[in-house]
Amino acid sequence: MKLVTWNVNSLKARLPRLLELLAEHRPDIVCLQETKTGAEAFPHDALADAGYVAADHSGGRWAGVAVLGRAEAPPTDVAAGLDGEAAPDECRWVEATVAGVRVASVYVPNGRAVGSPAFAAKLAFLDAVAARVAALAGGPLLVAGDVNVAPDDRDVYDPAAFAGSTHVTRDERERLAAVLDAGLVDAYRRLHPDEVAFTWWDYRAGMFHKNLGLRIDVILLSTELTGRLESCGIDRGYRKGSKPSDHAPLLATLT
DNA sequence: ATGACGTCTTGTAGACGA
Repeated sequence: MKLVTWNVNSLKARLPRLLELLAEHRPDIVCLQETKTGAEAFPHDALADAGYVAADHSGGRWAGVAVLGRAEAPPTDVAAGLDGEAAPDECRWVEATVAGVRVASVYVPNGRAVGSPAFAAKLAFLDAVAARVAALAGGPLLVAGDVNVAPDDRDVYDPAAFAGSTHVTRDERERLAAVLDAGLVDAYRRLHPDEVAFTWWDYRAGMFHKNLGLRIDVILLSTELTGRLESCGIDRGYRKGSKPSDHAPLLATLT
């Protein structure tokens, strides 16, 4: 079974690259973030032509998440939103069952400046994620997406320069750790304990070509699924070429 | 190097992203 998570930074702008990814990898489960589309404009037809069915939670201009399954194993039991969310209209969490796995696609708020109201909202959102994961614990669970937190200094291109800034603070890391403590494993880290690898690079200043980025996109697996984990990697090819997202897709395979 | 990019909008400049 193949899993993909990708912050596409606009599904409209990225549709050709997404179709390219679906054709190349033929994943069984896809989690998308920052679809930036209204529900009425979600490209269900183009995805159907590619053999996929989407459960989307679409809010228009900002954010937006979706879970995709293949036409022969489409998402079922769709649930949009998260109990305890301060701003449910932001469309940052959607769940569905695909091929027997409960799947959640998540886009954690950016948080803007440390100490700002948006930062407090980010911490509260992470608390709500941890509570939901605890409620779902016990079954096969996949939570994947853009958590907007670099879990560790290994996940930051210049930890000294980032010290104290958003995405790396103790407050954010403790809350992400609490999500994992609720019953999930960071698939990339499990298989690559010492690797420095990134999933996001700023569009500006040639950051990608200098490989100066952050690892802020994750595939989190319940215990049972972790036992089936075969591989996990970042497909940097989708950060190159024509109209790339600023995030690269993260892929995993399970037995 | 002060900025550097890309996406969206009852748009054409400003907000947002991380």
